This record gives sequence, C-alpha cells and structure tokens, in this order.
Amino acid sequence: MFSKACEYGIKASIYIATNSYDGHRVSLKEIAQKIDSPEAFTAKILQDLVRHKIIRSAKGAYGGFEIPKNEISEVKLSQIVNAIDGDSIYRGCGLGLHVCDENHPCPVHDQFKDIRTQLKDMLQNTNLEQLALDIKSGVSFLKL
Amino acid sequence: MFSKACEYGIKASIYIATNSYDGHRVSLKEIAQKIDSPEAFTAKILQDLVRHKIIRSAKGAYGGFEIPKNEISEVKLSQIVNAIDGDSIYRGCGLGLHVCDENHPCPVHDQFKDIRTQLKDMLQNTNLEQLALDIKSGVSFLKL
DNA sequence: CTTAATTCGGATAAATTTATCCTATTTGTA
DNA sequence: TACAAATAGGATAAATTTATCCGAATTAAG
Repeated sequence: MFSKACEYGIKASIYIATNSYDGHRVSLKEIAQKIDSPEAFTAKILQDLVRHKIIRSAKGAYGGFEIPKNEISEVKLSQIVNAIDGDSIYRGCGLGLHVCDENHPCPVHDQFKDIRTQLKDMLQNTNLEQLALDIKSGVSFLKL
Repeated sequence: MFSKACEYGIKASIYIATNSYDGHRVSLKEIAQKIDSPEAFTAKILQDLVRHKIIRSAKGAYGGFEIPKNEISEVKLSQIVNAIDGDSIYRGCGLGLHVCDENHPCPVHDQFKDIRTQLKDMLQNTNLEQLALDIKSGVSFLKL
C-alpha cells in the first residue's frame, strides 16, 4: 500500500505529535526506538517532512522534532503520504495506465473508483490529533 | 497499489481471456505488444501464472497462452494478485506492523478496515470474463 | 570557550524490483 | 527429418527503494 518510507513517516509523525501534545521535543534516536525504524533512514524521511513544513526541527543540544500544538489537529494523513509517496495511490490508475479516466478507462477503473475515493477521503479526514490521542490512551500502538 | 509485475499480470490475463473467449491462443510477443509491457519480464510473470494454474501455456510452434473457456469466469482478480504480490495488500497492516489486530491495532487500523474489506471483496468478486467483455466491446482499454 | 548532543547533507552500500539476454526444449509443418 | 516458432529457465544487468556511514553545522549548558 504505502512505501516503507511512508510507513515510517506516518508513525514518526504520530509519535512526535503525542509528545508535542505535552510540549516535549523528541530526538531522532528516541523516535526510531519508539517506532522501531532504522535511525539513519528515518532521519532522511524526517528531513523531508521538515522541508514540507509538516513537522519542525531544532538543531543542536536539546534539539529534536516537534509539531506546534495548534497544528497537530491540522496535519492530515494525506499531507504526509503526499510528501513521501505522492498522490498516485488515490490518483493514479490501478493498472498503471498513463491515461485512465471516464473516457478511456482501464479494465478495473470502475471497480477501483469507490475504493480510491474512500481511501482519499479517509486520508484527508484523518488528522494527527486523533491518532496521537489513541496512542496516548493505549488504544493503539506504534510497534510490534 | 500493486507492483508492476502484478499490473502486467492482470492486463496480460485479461488480454488472454479476450482471445481465449474466441478460441484463440496468443503468443508472449502479441501479449506484450497489446498491453505495452516489456516482453521478457512479462514472460516471467506468465510463467508464474502458469505455475499457479491460472493460465495455460502451449510450447512450440503455434503455441502460446490461453485460459480454458469455461474457466474464464472462474478466475478472480484476487487469484492473480495473490499469485504475484501475495495477500498483504488486503491482509497486512497499513503501517507494516507485524502484529496488528483488534487487540493490538496500529494507529490507522480502524480507518483502514473498511477500505481493506472493500478492496478484498472487489478482488474476490471480479472475474476475468467481466473485464474481458468490456475490452472486447471497446468500453475499457489495456494501454495508453 | 569548550563540550556534548543534536540535526543536516552528501556519499555509499545493500536489498529488492524491474528488465534484458541467451540457451535449451518443445512442437507443428513442410 | 529439418526448420521455424514458441515457451522455459538460468544468469545477469539496470533501476529503484531501503539503509548505513561520516563529517559539517548548530546550539544549549557548564
């Protein structure tokens, strides 16, 4: 579904959100441990999210990553996915045709239509606050 | 969504179906041209589908690939996807957790639930006959 | 001012996926 | 039987994704 990079990006963003919620900045090292991801690779992904202004970073001692409290509920899953994987998951053709629309549909265009729409809506309507609160309350988990 | 291999596999199967419908066996060369895929790579995928008994092959002159007429409507997209990509698209965790179920859900488990179910149902309920007929009647297309 | 803890960024390596090439084998037809 | 047209399959290459390493820059604290 998503690339590894995207999975790490989503999990890292959620972990950062849970901590920003409490006003805590978190380091790359801590993030990688908590979401069980390779540290250096995760660093690249976080840099990418920083460039896309989805998260913020602070260099130097006591530095780390954070999301301004008032922005946590504004960050949608779709932004993270878009930044890392692009929008082809819910925009591109299911069979990889370059042209695929109502006028020139691929064989599974109709079958995929609802699924794509639902996926797109879900990603656009799910924000980091919801996800972070479930982690904080122990309802959901970031590893295993 | 799917790997390139899987996309080629689905398109090839549909093209073979449209021809088997008319009692015509088709060669690798013809298939690759009609679905716009790399020939040698497509050969590997077709071999795989043959091993999974989803399509049949005939060696030698006048050989090629076919699907017994009475089986065309029995081949579901899910079988092709399973043979090539496995079932992780609609079985695995959206964030790649090794354990992810109702008791230990990942942060997006609930959000993905419906989408997975819908995708799974669609793949299991869509057969090659439907798709092939749309191609034959010019309603849908295998390339561009 | 020095040090330690960080992120940043470039280079590189490993793993996987995608793609190509070549030879062997099979098989229908002349 | 010889030939040509196919699939089968192994080896290899190219491209992409995933992952690691290391030095530079930044910054808070002592």
